[in-house]
Amino acid sequence: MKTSGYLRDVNYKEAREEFIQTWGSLGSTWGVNKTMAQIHAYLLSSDELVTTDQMMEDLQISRGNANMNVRTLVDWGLAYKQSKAGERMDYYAADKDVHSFAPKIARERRKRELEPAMRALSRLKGMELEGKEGKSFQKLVKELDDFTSLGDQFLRRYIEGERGWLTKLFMRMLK
Amino acid sequence: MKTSGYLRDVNYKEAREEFIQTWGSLGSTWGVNKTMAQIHAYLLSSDELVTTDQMMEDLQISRGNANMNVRTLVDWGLAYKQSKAGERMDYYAADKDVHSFAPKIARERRKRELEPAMRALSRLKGMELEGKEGKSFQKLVKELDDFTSLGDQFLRRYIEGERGWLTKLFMRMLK
DNA sequence: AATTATTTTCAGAAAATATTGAAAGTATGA
DNA sequence: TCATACTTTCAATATTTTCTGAAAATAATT
Repeated sequence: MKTSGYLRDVNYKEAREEFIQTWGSLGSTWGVNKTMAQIHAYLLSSDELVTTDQMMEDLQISRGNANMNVRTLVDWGLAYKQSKAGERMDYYAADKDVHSFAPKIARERRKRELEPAMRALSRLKGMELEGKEGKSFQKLVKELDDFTSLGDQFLRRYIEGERGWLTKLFMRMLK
Repeated sequence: MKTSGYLRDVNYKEAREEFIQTWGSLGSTWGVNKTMAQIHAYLLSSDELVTTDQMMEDLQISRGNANMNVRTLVDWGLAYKQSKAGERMDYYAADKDVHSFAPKIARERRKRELEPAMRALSRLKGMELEGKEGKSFQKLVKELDDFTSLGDQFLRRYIEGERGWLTKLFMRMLK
C-alpha cells in the first residue's frame, strides 16, 4: 500500500509547511508582518489548540515574537485564547471561517489604510484656496475624497454586514 | 482684503505640501514606497509638466531615487513622460483622473498581492491528503481558494471594466 | 509568603527595505 | 566623432521594521 501512515503524515506536514511559509511571505505584501501571518496560517491549519511554546518550536521564533504577534491576532479577532481545565498554560485557536475572519482583516486594514487618508482629505477639502492652481487642487481633492468615501461605504457594509452579503453582491455583479 | 497674493499662494503651497507628505506616509501602509507615493502626489497636484530636477529640488531626494520611482509610476501607467519641443529634458505628468488611475493601482496590487496567493492555493488544492488533519486542511484550502477567486473576479471586472462600473455597482448595492 | 510557572515588555541586534551619489550609459548636435 | 546634456544603474549607506532574549511582571501552587 502506497499511503502508509508515515507517508501521508509527511504529505500533510509538507502541505501545511508550504502553506505557512507562503502565507508568511505574502503577509509582508499585505501589510502584516511575516510572523503574524505565519502564526495565523499555523493556527488556521491546526485541528488542536496550541501553546506559545509549540509555535516557537514549529515556526522557530522567539518567545517575545510569538507573544507579541499572537496577541495582535487576538486583538484583531482572528484568534482566541483558551484555557484547558487543570492546565496553566494559555492555548490558542484561530477563527477558521473565512467569511467570519476576512471582514475582521478588512476592518483593521480600513482603520490603518483608509481612515487616515480620509481624515487628510477632509482636512484639505475644508481649505478655501484661490488661484488657478488652488482651484484644480481642490478639484483633485474632491475627486479623491468622493472616491475614497465610496470605497469606505463599501467596506463598512462588508465589515458590519450579514454573512452572505458579499457573495450576493458578487452574484448580482456577474449577471 | 484678506486673501492677498502672498497669502493665497502660501495657502496653496502649504495644502499641497501637506497632501504630498500625507500621501507619502500613507504609501508605506499601502505597500508603495514613500518616495513613489510622494512623487505621485506631487505630479497629481501639479498643473505643469515637471522635470526630474524639480522633483529632486521640491521633494529633497536624490537623482537615482527620483528616476527609479518616476519610472515605476510610468510602468504602472500612473504617469507619462513627455518631451517639450526643442528641449532635451524629460518632462512628466500624472494621469489626473481617479477613475482612470485607481484601476491601474488595483491591477498592480492584484498582481503582487493576489496572484501569488492564488497560485499557492491552487497548488495546495491539487494535493490529495489523507487522515483527519489532511481532510480539514483541504477544506480550509478550498474555502480560501473560493474566497480569493471571488475577490479576483471582482477585481478583474474593475480593472478591465468600463468607467462607471464601480459606481453603478455601488448604487445598486446601496439600494 | 515563598517558590515555581507562565506571560509580557523592551532595549539592543538583526534583517529587510529604501536612498544616495558617483560612474557608466545614451542621445543630441556642433 | 567629440563634447555636452541628460538618464540610468548599482554598490555602498542609511533608515525602518522586525525579532531576540533576558529581565520584569503576573499568576498559580505549596
